[in-house]
Amino acid sequence: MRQESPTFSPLYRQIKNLIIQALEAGEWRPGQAIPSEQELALRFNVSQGTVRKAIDEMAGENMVVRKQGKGTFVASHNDPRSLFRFLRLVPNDGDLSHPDSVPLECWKAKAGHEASRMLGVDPGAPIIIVRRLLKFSGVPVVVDEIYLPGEIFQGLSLELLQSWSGSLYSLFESRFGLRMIRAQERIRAVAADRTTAEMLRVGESTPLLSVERVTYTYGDKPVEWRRGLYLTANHFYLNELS
Amino acid sequence: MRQESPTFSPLYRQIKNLIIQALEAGEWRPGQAIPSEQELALRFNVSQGTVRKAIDEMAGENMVVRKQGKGTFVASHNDPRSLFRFLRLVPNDGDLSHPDSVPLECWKAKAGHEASRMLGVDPGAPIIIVRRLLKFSGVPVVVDEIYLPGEIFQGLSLELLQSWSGSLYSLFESRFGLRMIRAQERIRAVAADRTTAEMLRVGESTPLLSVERVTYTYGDKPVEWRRGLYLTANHFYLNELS
DNA sequence: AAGTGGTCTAGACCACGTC
DNA sequence: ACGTGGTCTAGACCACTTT
Repeated sequence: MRQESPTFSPLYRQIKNLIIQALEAGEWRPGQAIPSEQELALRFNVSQGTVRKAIDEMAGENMVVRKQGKGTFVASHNDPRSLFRFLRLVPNDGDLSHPDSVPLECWKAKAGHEASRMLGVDPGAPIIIVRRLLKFSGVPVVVDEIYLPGEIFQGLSLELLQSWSGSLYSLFESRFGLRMIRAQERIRAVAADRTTAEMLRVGESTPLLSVERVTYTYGDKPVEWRRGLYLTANHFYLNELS
Repeated sequence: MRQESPTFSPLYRQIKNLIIQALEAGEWRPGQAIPSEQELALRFNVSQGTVRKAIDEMAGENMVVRKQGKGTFVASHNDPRSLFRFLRLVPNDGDLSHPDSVPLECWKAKAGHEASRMLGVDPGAPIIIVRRLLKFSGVPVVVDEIYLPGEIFQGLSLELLQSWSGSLYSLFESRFGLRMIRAQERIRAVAADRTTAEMLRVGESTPLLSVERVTYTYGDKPVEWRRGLYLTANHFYLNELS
C-alpha cells in the first residue's frame, strides 16, 4: 500500500484525494453525510485512523464539517453556519445582522485581458458579468462587480438572481453544482467614482475599500473573479492573523 | 489521568497547556528546540501520541515549528521564516523584497480612553508611543503609530529602535522577552491627512488603507495596539480566505 | 442499545538530518 | 548508526446523538 521514496505522498493524503474525487463526482451532495470513517476505511482498505487523518485535513480546509455523534457532512453554503463565510465586513458596533443582496444587472460579455487571466479562460471566451448591491439593514454598503465563466454559468439571469433569497454562493451551489472552497483577496484603498458614489449615497471621491477576489473550486480551479467597493464609514474589514 | 465529564478537556489539551506554561516561564527560548516528543511523554506521563497531538495544535497556531529529523523549535520573530509574518502588504509585481523600518519618534504618554481599552490597562497608565515609517526599496509606503504598555516596555527609546536592524517584533522578543502570537486587524479606507500625505509623498486626501492591529501574547493578553496607514498605489493587502 | 466521531495507547516502520 | 519527527495500524474506551 506504500509507495517508494521519490515524490512521496503519505497514504492519508492519497485517501484524501480519493475522497475529494468522490466529492467532485457528486457522490454525496452538499449538506449530506459522507460514509462513516469505518465504511471509508473498508472501502479504501486502510485503517480507520488513516481515513481519520484524511478527513481531519479536509475539515481544516472547510470542505467537510464534523458533527460528533452524527457523522461528517459535505460543507454547504446553504448551511447557516457557513453562509457569507467569505464576507469579512463587520459593523462598527457588534451588530451581526446579515446583509441583503440586491442584484442590479446581469449581462453576457467576452473575456477581456484581465478577466481571462483571472478566470483561466481564453481571451474572448463568453463570460457573464453581474452587478449588485449589498445592504446592511437597508443601507447600501458594498457595490460588487462579478465576472463568471459563461460555460459554467449558462442560464444565469437577472430574474434568477432576483428570485433567490439566499447568498450568491448558495445559488451557485444549488443551481450550478459549483462549490466554492477557498478565495484570495487583494485589498486597496481607492476613491469613489461618480456612479459608485451615487449607489452608496456618499460624496464623489470618498475613500473606499477595493476588494478583488478570486474564488476557487476543487483542484484550485478559479471560477469567479469579483471586485467589491466597500464603504467603511460604519463597517470594517476584520482579519485574524495567526 | 482522565477527568470526568462536565467541562471536559481532553488530555492532549491539558498537555498543551502545560507546554505553553513552560514556554511562558521561559524554559526554552525562541529559536531553541523543545524536548523530543518521547521526553515530553515521559515527563508528563502520557503516550507519545498524546504529546504529538498537543504539539500539532501548537504548530497549527504558529507557537512552535516542526522540523523533520531535527526537532520542534520555539517560534521566533528572528527566524527569517516568520519575519514580518503579520505584514500582508505585497508589491503589485511579485517582488518579495523585505521592507525597512525607519523609526521617527518615541515618547512616553498616559493611556487615553481608547488605548486603555485596546491594551487592557487602566486609563492614565503609562504607555509608550512610537511613530515610524516602512519603506519598500527606499520608497515610504506605510506610516505606523504604535501604542505599547509602558510597564512591559521600560527602556524602549528612539535610540534603541534606530540601532536595531531587524523587525520590531524581533526587537520586542529579544529585548523584552515578549512573544507575539496572534493579532487581529480592522481595515478601513480613509483619506490622508496633511502630515501623513507629506510623509508618504502623495497628495492630501489620497485614499489610504487604515489598518488597526491589536497583537496578543500568551493567554490572549493584548500587548500592542497600532494603526498603520498604507499607501496602496503600488502595493496591496493580500488575504487568503478558507 | 447502537452508531458516530473523539481520545488514548502501544508498537512498528519510514523519511530526514546529523554524526 | 542514531535520533528526530512523520506515518500507519489495531484496539480500547469516551462523548454525543438517535432509535
